[in-house]
Amino acid sequence: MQQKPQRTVTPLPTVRRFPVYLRLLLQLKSQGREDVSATTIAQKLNLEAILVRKDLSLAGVVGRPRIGFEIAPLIEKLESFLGWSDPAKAFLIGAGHLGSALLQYEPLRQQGLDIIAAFDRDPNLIGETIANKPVLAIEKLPSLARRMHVHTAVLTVPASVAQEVADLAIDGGICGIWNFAPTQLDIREGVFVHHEDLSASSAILTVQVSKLLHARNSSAADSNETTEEP
Amino acid sequence: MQQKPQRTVTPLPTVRRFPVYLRLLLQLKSQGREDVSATTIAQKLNLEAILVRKDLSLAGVVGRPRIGFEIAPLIEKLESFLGWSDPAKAFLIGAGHLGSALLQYEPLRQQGLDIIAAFDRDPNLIGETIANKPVLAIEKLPSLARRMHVHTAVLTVPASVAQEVADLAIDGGICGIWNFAPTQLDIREGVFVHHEDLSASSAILTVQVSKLLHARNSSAADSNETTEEP
DNA sequence: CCAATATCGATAATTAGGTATCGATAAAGC
DNA sequence: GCTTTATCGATACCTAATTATCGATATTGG
Repeated sequence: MQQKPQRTVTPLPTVRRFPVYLRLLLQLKSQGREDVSATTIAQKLNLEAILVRKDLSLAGVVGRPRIGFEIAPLIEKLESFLGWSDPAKAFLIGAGHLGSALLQYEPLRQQGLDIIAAFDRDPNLIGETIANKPVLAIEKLPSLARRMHVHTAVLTVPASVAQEVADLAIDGGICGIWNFAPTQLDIREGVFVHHEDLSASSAILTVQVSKLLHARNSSAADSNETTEEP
Repeated sequence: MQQKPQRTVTPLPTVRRFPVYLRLLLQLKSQGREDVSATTIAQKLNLEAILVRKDLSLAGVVGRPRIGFEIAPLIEKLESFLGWSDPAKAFLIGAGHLGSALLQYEPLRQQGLDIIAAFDRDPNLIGETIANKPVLAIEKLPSLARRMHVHTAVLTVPASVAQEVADLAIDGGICGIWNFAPTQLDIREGVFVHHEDLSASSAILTVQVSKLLHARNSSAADSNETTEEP
């Protein structure tokens, strides 16, 4: 075990919550509010106030007692922490259904990820543009990635080719992969993979739903709240 | 004060890993293997062996020393735990780019979620079918959900209408919402929301990538990994 | 058949993340 | 101007999750 990015001063769960705070803050700002307390944020987001306070302190902002935090600087602080003020350029690989949906999903650019081109191996797609972004031949990826200093790739290819394509991207110097393919990638040191695991999500969903249904069925007994549906 | 499903005997991180195990196990099985050790699983998935063993024991399987676990029963156990052998019926709301991508994403059914219909309010879409699934008028959702005993909804609508549509779904008895809309939902007790937060994912990705790049710059002289160290 | 060994599984220790407590502070109201 | 009150922020505490330890066990190889 050599240098693993151990410098995570900020816990990942906190990083995950930052965009949630940001969304809320932007909304509040657009409503004309100028400051907000951790308590209020917590209420709106179903979190504990103390957790919000701790997170915000990790972002390096200070609040004022009785008032809370100034929204504008807070937004700025969070955006710069996340690097959203200067979105990272990214390539998308696999311009299928999911891929083109992501290409057309504008908010991503405001959220730190600027997909500037797509790659595919389907000759019918190559040369087209989707959401004003060109679809290029997959073979061109490594050289282009180097030339344009792109270090992030979004992988929306079938599982069967995911590994091969990921290797190609890494050859081009890609060191961050957002993997939507339902497969485990075998990756070497120095490359980070975030697996967007729909199956894990659906697992959580179904497990929780069946728990809720079970509770609902065996309910009436220990329903701790006023029941709504007869 | 919030929804805290404390009856979770199985930790959620474990539940999240189950599908990952399952994917690997299916792959191994297709290669003709009959058993596998926790050690091997851990290696392939970049996890600690002991963690795998603990997870599997929570799934209720027993292994044999020196051999490991029989793959077939393990698959069965995990699938039944996750409810994947009997997929939950679900409605999808919002047949836009992302929505139709999900409708066409076949693996979901094997992963416990069977989307049987879509809903939208666009008259041009209503009446069409996407991936053999009908697109219906959103107004029909509540009554249909009740009649067909659908308790799960996939939300792929713009943020601006997400709350309103979620309320409608809940009126229909929906108690599990997979929310792809980039907004916080205000939900009452007894309803579970899993927020598929692309912005949180992209946050993690960009933060990790910039960390990697920073490490890369401050360490190596030049870019290429093809240069062999003496 | 016996020794060597890889693995399991129970218990214990550790770590990370989240929560509670409480004094300090500054705005609002009297 | 003084009291009240909501909130911050530092410290301490707690819980959940992961990792370590170690004896037990069964298969493999000699």
